[in-house]
Amino acid sequence: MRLVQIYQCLCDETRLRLLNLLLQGPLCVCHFQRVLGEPQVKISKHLGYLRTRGLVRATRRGNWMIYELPPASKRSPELAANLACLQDCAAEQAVFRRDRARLAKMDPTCGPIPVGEAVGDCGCAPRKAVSKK
Amino acid sequence: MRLVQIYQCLCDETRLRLLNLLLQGPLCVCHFQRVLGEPQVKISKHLGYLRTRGLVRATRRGNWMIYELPPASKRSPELAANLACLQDCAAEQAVFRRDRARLAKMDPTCGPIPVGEAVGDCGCAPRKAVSKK
DNA sequence: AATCTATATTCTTTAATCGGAATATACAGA
DNA sequence: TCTGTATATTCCGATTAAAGAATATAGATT
Repeated sequence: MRLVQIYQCLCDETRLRLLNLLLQGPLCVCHFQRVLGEPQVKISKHLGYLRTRGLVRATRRGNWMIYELPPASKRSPELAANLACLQDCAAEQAVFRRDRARLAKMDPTCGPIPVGEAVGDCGCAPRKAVSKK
Repeated sequence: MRLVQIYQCLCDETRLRLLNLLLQGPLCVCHFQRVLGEPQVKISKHLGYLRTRGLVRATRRGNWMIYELPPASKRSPELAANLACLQDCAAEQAVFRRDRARLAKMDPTCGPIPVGEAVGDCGCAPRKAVSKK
C-alpha cells in the first residue's frame, strides 16, 4: 500500500477517532456511535472508507458488524508503523483520551441478542434476557 | 498541534516528497523543482501549505528561500513521532528512494550567487564565477 | 410473511482541495 | 534605476471530499 493512501485515511478527525478505538480491540458499529456521539451514517461511511482501503476488516455477527484492525501479521510495514505511531500520539491528545475513557467504562452491551449466546469478539453481550415467550 | 492537522499535511503525495527530502537537510526551492520535476507554482504552494501549519520553516538567503524542518527541540511529540515514522517508511517506497537518490547526486548549485559567499545551509554553492567587472 | 433492528448505500448539496496561468514581490547585478 | 532571477500570490476551473436525508439491505423475531 502506498504511504500517501495511509495518510489519506488518517487525515480526517472522525476516522482517527475510529482507529483510536480500534487500537483497543474489535468493536461493533453501535459502540462507535455511542462513544463518538456522531450519527450512524457518518460512522458507517467512514468505516466503509477505511474498509475499502484495507485499514480495517469487518465481519458480521448476527445483526452487528464487528470491525477490527487487520492482524499484525497482515499489516504492511508502513501500516504497522503508522498504527503504532497513532497509538502513541493519540494517548497525548484530549479527544482520543476521552474516547478511550468513554469506551472503557461503557456498557459492552450492543442490544438484544439471544440469551446465552457467547459474547462476541467485540465484547457484545445481551442487553437483557429477551423475552422468549 | 492537533494530530489530524499533521496527517492533513502528510496526505498529499507532493508534500510527502517534499518532506522526505527535507528529512535529509535544509534545501531551497530550486532543489525541489529539480528533484520532483514539478512546476514551480506547485512546489511553492505546497511549501506554503506546510509552512503555515508549522511543519517547515523558511529563511531567505539572497534570492533563494531555504526550507527546513523545525529543529528537533521545537517539534511537538506528535510531529517528532510522525517525522520519524515517515523517515522509516519512505525508505521502503520507490518514489521516495528515487527522490533521495536524485538529491544525493545532484549538483548542489542553485544558480549564480556572488563568488566567495559562504555556502548556505541548503548546500547552495555558486554556479560559476560571476563576472565582477 | 411481517416486522424490527443494525448497518449500508444512494442522492444531493456544500465545502475543501488541487493544479495551472498570469501576475506580483523581493532581491541582485549592471 | 532598470533588468533578470527566484519565489510567492491571486484568480479560476475542475475534481474530490464530507455531511445529511432518505432509502435499502441483511439478519432476527414473532
